[in-house]
Amino acid sequence: MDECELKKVGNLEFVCYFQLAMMIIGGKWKPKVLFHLVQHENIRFGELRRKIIGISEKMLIQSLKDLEKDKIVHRKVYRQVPPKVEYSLTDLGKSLIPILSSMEQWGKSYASYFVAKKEKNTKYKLGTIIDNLDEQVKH
Amino acid sequence: MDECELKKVGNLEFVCYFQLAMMIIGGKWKPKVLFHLVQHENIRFGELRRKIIGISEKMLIQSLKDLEKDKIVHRKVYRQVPPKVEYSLTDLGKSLIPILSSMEQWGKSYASYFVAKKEKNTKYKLGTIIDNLDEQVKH
DNA sequence: TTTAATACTAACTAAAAAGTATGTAATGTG
DNA sequence: CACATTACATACTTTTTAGTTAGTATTAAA
Repeated sequence: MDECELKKVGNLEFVCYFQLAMMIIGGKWKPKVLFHLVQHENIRFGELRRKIIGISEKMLIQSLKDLEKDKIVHRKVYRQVPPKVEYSLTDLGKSLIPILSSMEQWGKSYASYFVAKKEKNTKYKLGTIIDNLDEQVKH
Repeated sequence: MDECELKKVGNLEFVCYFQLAMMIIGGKWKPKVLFHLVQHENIRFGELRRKIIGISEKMLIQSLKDLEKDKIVHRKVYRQVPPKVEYSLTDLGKSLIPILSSMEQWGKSYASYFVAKKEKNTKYKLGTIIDNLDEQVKH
Protein backbone atom coordinates (compact mmCIF):
# COMPACT_ATOMS: atom_id res chain seq x y z
CA MET A 1 0.00 0.00 0.00
CA ASP A 2 1.08 3.61 -0.31
CA GLU A 3 1.43 6.88 1.52
CA CYS A 4 -1.41 9.27 2.13
CA GLU A 5 -1.29 12.43 0.08
CA LEU A 6 -4.05 14.11 -1.86
CA LYS A 7 -4.59 12.72 -5.33
CA LYS A 8 -7.10 13.49 -8.04
CA VAL A 9 -8.71 11.37 -10.73
CA GLY A 10 -11.36 13.03 -12.84
CA ASN A 11 -13.64 14.82 -10.43
CA LEU A 12 -12.75 12.61 -7.49
CA GLU A 13 -10.30 13.70 -4.80
CA PHE A 14 -8.88 11.08 -2.52
CA VAL A 15 -5.94 10.21 -0.34
CA CYS A 16 -5.48 6.49 -0.81
CA TYR A 17 -6.73 4.20 -3.54
CA PHE A 18 -8.79 2.31 -1.07
CA GLN A 19 -10.72 5.47 -0.42
CA LEU A 20 -11.21 5.97 -4.13
CA ALA A 21 -12.87 2.59 -4.36
CA MET A 22 -15.08 3.43 -1.42
CA MET A 23 -16.12 6.70 -3.02
CA ILE A 24 -17.32 4.84 -6.06
CA ILE A 25 -19.10 1.87 -4.56
CA GLY A 26 -19.94 3.26 -1.12
CA GLY A 27 -23.09 4.80 0.28
CA LYS A 28 -26.46 3.42 1.15
CA TRP A 29 -27.77 2.38 -2.23
CA LYS A 30 -24.91 2.06 -4.70
CA PRO A 31 -23.88 -1.39 -3.44
CA LYS A 32 -27.40 -2.64 -4.05
CA VAL A 33 -27.62 -1.04 -7.44
CA LEU A 34 -24.31 -2.66 -8.36
CA PHE A 35 -25.52 -5.98 -7.00
CA HIS A 36 -28.42 -6.02 -9.45
CA LEU A 37 -26.34 -4.70 -12.31
CA VAL A 38 -24.05 -7.66 -11.79
CA GLN A 39 -27.01 -10.04 -11.93
CA HIS A 40 -28.45 -8.64 -15.15
CA GLU A 41 -26.70 -7.92 -18.43
CA ASN A 42 -29.17 -5.08 -19.06
CA ILE A 43 -31.74 -3.78 -16.67
CA ARG A 44 -34.33 -1.05 -16.94
CA PHE A 45 -34.80 1.79 -14.51
CA GLY A 46 -38.20 0.62 -13.34
CA GLU A 47 -37.04 -2.94 -13.00
CA LEU A 48 -34.23 -1.82 -10.73
CA ARG A 49 -36.63 0.28 -8.71
CA ARG A 50 -38.87 -2.69 -8.12
CA LYS A 51 -36.02 -5.03 -7.26
CA ILE A 52 -34.28 -2.73 -4.81
CA ILE A 53 -36.88 -2.64 -2.08
CA GLY A 54 -37.05 0.64 -0.25
CA ILE A 55 -35.17 2.78 -2.74
CA SER A 56 -36.80 5.99 -3.93
CA GLU A 57 -36.66 7.07 -7.55
CA LYS A 58 -34.50 9.99 -6.56
CA MET A 59 -31.93 7.82 -4.85
CA LEU A 60 -31.95 5.38 -7.73
CA ILE A 61 -31.15 7.89 -10.46
CA GLN A 62 -28.73 9.64 -8.18
CA SER A 63 -26.84 6.38 -7.76
CA LEU A 64 -27.05 5.56 -11.44
CA LYS A 65 -25.93 9.04 -12.45
CA ASP A 66 -22.96 8.85 -10.09
CA LEU A 67 -21.97 5.46 -11.40
CA GLU A 68 -22.38 6.65 -14.97
CA LYS A 69 -20.23 9.68 -14.30
CA ASP A 70 -17.59 7.39 -12.82
CA LYS A 71 -17.72 5.18 -15.94
CA ILE A 72 -18.99 2.16 -14.05
CA VAL A 73 -22.39 2.07 -15.67
CA HIS A 74 -23.59 2.52 -19.23
CA ARG A 75 -26.93 4.11 -20.06
CA LYS A 76 -28.78 3.18 -23.20
CA VAL A 77 -31.82 5.20 -24.20
CA TYR A 78 -34.48 3.79 -26.52
CA ARG A 79 -36.30 6.67 -28.16
CA GLN A 80 -39.85 5.54 -27.61
CA VAL A 81 -42.95 6.33 -25.61
CA PRO A 82 -43.27 5.46 -22.83
CA PRO A 83 -39.54 5.83 -22.44
CA LYS A 84 -37.19 2.91 -22.06
CA VAL A 85 -33.72 3.18 -20.60
CA GLU A 86 -31.42 0.26 -19.99
CA TYR A 87 -28.49 0.25 -17.65
CA SER A 88 -25.51 -2.08 -17.77
CA LEU A 89 -22.02 -2.39 -16.36
CA THR A 90 -19.15 -1.05 -18.42
CA ASP A 91 -15.92 -3.03 -18.58
CA LEU A 92 -14.66 -0.88 -15.75
CA GLY A 93 -17.80 -1.73 -13.86
CA LYS A 94 -17.33 -5.42 -14.50
CA SER A 95 -13.84 -5.20 -13.10
CA LEU A 96 -15.54 -4.48 -9.78
CA ILE A 97 -17.13 -7.89 -9.61
CA PRO A 98 -14.24 -9.64 -7.84
CA ILE A 99 -14.10 -7.08 -5.09
CA LEU A 100 -17.85 -7.00 -4.74
CA SER A 101 -18.00 -10.72 -4.30
CA SER A 102 -15.04 -10.81 -1.97
CA MET A 103 -16.82 -8.31 0.23
CA GLU A 104 -19.97 -10.37 0.01
CA GLN A 105 -17.96 -13.41 0.95
CA TRP A 106 -16.33 -11.68 3.85
CA GLY A 107 -19.68 -10.43 5.10
CA LYS A 108 -20.90 -13.99 5.11
CA SER A 109 -17.97 -15.35 7.07
CA TYR A 110 -18.30 -12.47 9.46
CA ALA A 111 -21.96 -13.23 10.02
CA SER A 112 -21.31 -16.93 10.45
CA TYR A 113 -18.67 -16.17 13.05
CA PHE A 114 -21.27 -14.50 15.20
CA VAL A 115 -23.85 -17.17 14.60
CA ALA A 116 -21.36 -19.81 15.64
CA LYS A 117 -20.33 -17.89 18.73
CA LYS A 118 -23.81 -17.09 19.88
CA GLU A 119 -25.53 -20.36 19.20
CA LYS A 120 -22.99 -22.96 20.25
CA ASN A 121 -20.06 -21.09 21.74
CA THR A 122 -17.90 -23.34 19.60
CA LYS A 123 -14.50 -22.27 18.49
CA TYR A 124 -14.83 -20.95 14.98
CA LYS A 125 -12.13 -21.51 12.40
CA LEU A 126 -11.79 -18.40 10.33
CA GLY A 127 -11.54 -19.13 6.66
CA THR A 128 -14.19 -21.79 6.59
CA ILE A 129 -17.45 -20.50 5.27
CA ILE A 130 -20.78 -21.80 6.40
CA ASP A 131 -22.82 -22.40 3.28
CA ASN A 132 -26.26 -22.54 4.83
CA LEU A 133 -25.64 -19.33 6.71
CA ASP A 134 -28.84 -17.78 5.46
CA GLU A 135 -30.86 -20.20 7.51
CA GLN A 136 -29.03 -19.30 10.67
CA VAL A 137 -29.11 -15.55 10.35
CA LYS A 138 -32.13 -13.77 11.77
CA HIS A 139 -34.53 -12.54 9.09
CA MET B 1 -25.00 -13.86 -4.18
CA ASP B 2 -28.35 -13.93 -2.46
CA GLU B 3 -31.73 -12.24 -2.20
CA CYS B 4 -32.35 -9.02 -0.35
CA GLU B 5 -34.28 -9.34 2.85
CA LEU B 6 -33.56 -7.86 6.24
CA LYS B 7 -31.07 -9.81 8.32
CA LYS B 8 -29.53 -9.21 11.71
CA VAL B 9 -26.17 -10.04 13.22
CA GLY B 10 -25.46 -8.66 16.66
CA ASN B 11 -26.49 -5.04 16.58
CA LEU B 12 -26.14 -4.70 12.84
CA GLU B 13 -29.12 -4.81 10.49
CA PHE B 14 -28.48 -5.36 6.83
CA VAL B 15 -29.95 -6.66 3.63
CA CYS B 16 -27.08 -8.31 1.83
CA TYR B 17 -23.72 -9.44 3.13
CA PHE B 18 -22.00 -6.94 0.96
CA GLN B 19 -23.77 -4.22 2.86
CA LEU B 20 -22.70 -5.75 6.15
CA ALA B 21 -19.08 -5.45 5.07
CA MET B 22 -19.65 -1.85 4.07
CA MET B 23 -21.17 -1.04 7.43
CA ILE B 24 -18.06 -2.28 9.15
CA ILE B 25 -15.31 -0.81 6.99
CA GLY B 26 -17.16 2.12 5.44
CA GLY B 27 -17.22 5.79 6.30
CA LYS B 28 -14.69 8.54 6.05
CA TRP B 29 -12.06 7.39 8.53
CA LYS B 30 -12.45 3.69 9.23
CA PRO B 31 -10.66 2.66 6.03
CA LYS B 32 -7.66 4.75 7.04
CA VAL B 33 -7.69 3.48 10.59
CA LEU B 34 -7.77 -0.07 9.24
CA PHE B 35 -4.98 0.74 6.82
CA HIS B 36 -2.67 1.65 9.68
CA LEU B 37 -3.81 -1.21 11.85
CA VAL B 38 -2.80 -3.53 9.05
CA GLN B 39 0.66 -1.92 8.91
CA HIS B 40 1.34 -2.19 12.66
CA GLU B 41 0.96 -5.20 14.92
CA ASN B 42 0.17 -2.84 17.81
CA ILE B 43 -0.38 0.86 17.63
CA ARG B 44 -1.16 3.47 20.24
CA PHE B 45 -3.98 5.95 20.07
CA GLY B 46 -1.72 8.96 19.76
CA GLU B 47 0.43 7.28 17.17
CA LEU B 48 -2.62 6.65 15.04
CA ARG B 49 -3.76 10.21 15.47
CA ARG B 50 -0.45 11.51 14.20
CA LYS B 51 -0.32 9.11 11.28
CA ILE B 52 -3.83 9.73 10.03
CA ILE B 53 -3.49 13.31 8.90
CA GLY B 54 -6.61 15.33 9.35
CA ILE B 55 -8.46 13.04 11.74
CA SER B 56 -9.79 14.51 14.96
CA GLU B 57 -9.53 12.70 18.27
CA LYS B 58 -13.28 12.36 18.33
CA MET B 59 -13.41 10.69 14.93
CA LEU B 60 -10.51 8.43 15.83
CA ILE B 61 -12.00 6.99 18.99
CA GLN B 62 -15.37 6.81 17.35
CA SER B 63 -13.88 4.68 14.59
CA LEU B 64 -11.89 2.58 17.03
CA LYS B 65 -14.88 2.07 19.30
CA ASP B 66 -17.02 0.98 16.36
CA LEU B 67 -14.39 -1.43 15.16
CA GLU B 68 -13.94 -2.77 18.66
CA LYS B 69 -17.66 -3.30 19.05
CA ASP B 70 -17.66 -5.16 15.75
CA LYS B 71 -14.78 -7.39 16.95
CA ILE B 72 -12.38 -6.14 14.31
CA VAL B 73 -10.06 -4.40 16.71
CA HIS B 74 -8.65 -5.31 20.09
CA ARG B 75 -7.97 -2.71 22.75
CA LYS B 76 -5.24 -3.26 25.31
CA VAL B 77 -5.00 -0.88 28.26
CA TYR B 78 -1.76 -0.46 30.21
CA ARG B 79 -2.63 0.78 33.66
CA GLN B 80 -0.16 3.63 33.93
CA VAL B 81 0.02 7.39 33.95
CA PRO B 82 0.01 8.97 31.48
CA PRO B 83 -2.27 6.33 30.03
CA LYS B 84 -1.21 3.93 27.31
CA VAL B 85 -3.64 2.09 25.09
CA GLU B 86 -2.67 -0.16 22.23
CA TYR B 87 -4.90 -1.18 19.38
CA SER B 88 -4.50 -4.21 17.15
CA LEU B 89 -6.48 -6.25 14.67
CA THR B 90 -8.31 -9.30 15.93
CA ASP B 91 -8.31 -12.47 13.82
CA LEU B 92 -11.60 -11.30 12.41
CA GLY B 93 -9.96 -8.00 11.61
CA LYS B 94 -7.04 -9.70 9.92
CA SER B 95 -9.48 -11.59 7.73
CA LEU B 96 -10.29 -8.20 6.21
CA ILE B 97 -6.82 -7.76 4.76
CA PRO B 98 -7.51 -9.49 1.43
CA ILE B 99 -10.54 -7.38 0.71
CA LEU B 100 -8.84 -4.20 1.81
CA SER B 101 -5.95 -4.80 -0.52
CA SER B 102 -8.19 -5.87 -3.37
CA MET B 103 -10.05 -2.59 -3.03
CA GLU B 104 -6.76 -0.75 -2.95
CA GLN B 105 -5.70 -2.63 -6.04
CA TRP B 106 -8.90 -1.88 -7.84
CA GLY B 107 -8.65 1.79 -6.94
CA LYS B 108 -5.20 1.85 -8.48
CA SER B 109 -6.28 0.24 -11.73
CA TYR B 110 -9.23 2.56 -11.87
CA ALA B 111 -7.00 5.56 -11.43
CA SER B 112 -4.53 4.29 -14.00
CA TYR B 113 -7.35 3.85 -16.48
CA PHE B 114 -8.13 7.54 -16.28
CA VAL B 115 -4.52 8.58 -16.31
CA ALA B 116 -3.95 6.49 -19.42
CA LYS B 117 -7.03 7.91 -21.08
CA LYS B 118 -6.32 11.51 -20.25
CA GLU B 119 -2.58 11.64 -20.79
CA LYS B 120 -2.10 9.65 -23.94
CA ASN B 121 -5.54 8.70 -25.10
CA THR B 122 -4.15 5.21 -25.52
CA LYS B 123 -6.41 2.28 -25.50
CA TYR B 124 -6.22 0.74 -22.07
CA LYS B 125 -6.46 -3.00 -21.74
CA LEU B 126 -8.82 -3.74 -18.91
CA GLY B 127 -8.32 -7.45 -19.18
CA THR B 128 -4.94 -7.33 -17.55
CA ILE B 129 -6.35 -5.42 -14.62
CA ILE B 130 -9.13 -7.87 -14.16
CA ASP B 131 -6.73 -10.78 -14.13
CA ASN B 132 -4.57 -9.12 -11.53
CA LEU B 133 -7.60 -8.40 -9.41
CA ASP B 134 -8.70 -11.99 -9.53
CA GLU B 135 -5.37 -13.04 -8.10
CA GLN B 136 -5.68 -10.53 -5.30
CA VAL B 137 -9.17 -11.56 -4.42
CA LYS B 138 -9.06 -15.34 -4.57
CA HIS B 139 -8.65 -16.85 -1.11
C1' DT C 1 -60.41 14.15 -23.62
C1' DT C 2 -58.76 11.83 -19.98
C1' DT C 3 -55.76 8.37 -18.41
C1' DA C 4 -51.78 5.42 -18.13
C1' DA C 5 -47.08 4.31 -18.43
C1' DT C 6 -42.04 5.38 -17.93
C1' DA C 7 -38.03 7.80 -16.65
C1' DC C 8 -36.96 11.15 -14.89
C1' DT C 9 -36.30 16.61 -12.39
C1' DA C 10 -36.75 20.02 -8.69
C1' DA C 11 -37.68 21.86 -4.28
C1' DC C 12 -37.75 21.01 0.18
C1' DT C 13 -37.21 18.48 4.83
C1' DA C 14 -35.13 15.23 7.92
C1' DA C 15 -31.61 12.50 9.55
C1' DA C 16 -26.98 10.99 9.84
C1' DA C 17 -22.22 11.80 9.79
C1' DA C 18 -18.43 14.67 10.58
C1' DG C 19 -16.13 18.70 12.67
C1' DT C 20 -14.96 21.93 16.59
C1' DA C 21 -14.05 23.32 20.95
C1' DT C 22 -13.50 22.46 25.54
C1' DG C 23 -13.14 19.50 29.63
C1' DT C 24 -11.42 15.49 32.58
C1' DA C 25 -8.54 12.01 35.22
C1' DA C 26 -4.32 10.58 36.90
C1' DT C 27 0.41 11.44 38.35
C1' DG C 28 5.39 12.24 37.85
C1' DT C 29 8.51 16.11 37.23
C1' DG C 30 10.43 20.97 37.87
C1' DC D 1 1.85 23.69 43.20
C1' DA D 2 1.68 24.44 38.38
C1' DC D 3 2.35 21.91 34.29
C1' DA D 4 2.80 18.38 30.92
C1' DT D 5 1.28 14.03 28.98
C1' DT D 6 -2.19 10.71 27.25
C1' DA D 7 -6.51 8.88 26.09
C1' DC D 8 -10.40 9.89 26.06
C1' DA D 9 -15.76 12.33 26.94
C1' DT D 10 -19.35 15.77 26.10
C1' DA D 11 -21.89 19.35 23.96
C1' DC D 12 -22.70 21.70 20.11
C1' DT D 13 -22.49 23.25 15.06
C1' DT D 14 -21.89 22.34 10.28
C1' DT D 15 -22.00 19.51 6.37
C1' DT D 16 -23.41 15.68 3.86
C1' DT D 17 -26.59 12.30 2.65
C1' DA D 18 -31.08 10.52 2.30
C1' DG D 19 -36.13 10.90 2.07
C1' DT D 20 -40.62 13.10 0.61
C1' DT D 21 -43.65 15.17 -2.38
C1' DA D 22 -44.95 17.00 -6.44
C1' DG D 23 -44.38 17.81 -11.21
C1' DT D 24 -42.87 17.11 -16.51
C1' DA D 25 -42.65 15.10 -21.38
C1' DT D 26 -44.40 11.99 -24.69
C1' DT D 27 -47.88 9.31 -27.10
C1' DA D 28 -51.06 5.52 -27.55
C1' DA D 29 -55.28 3.63 -26.09
C1' DA D 30 -60.06 3.95 -23.76
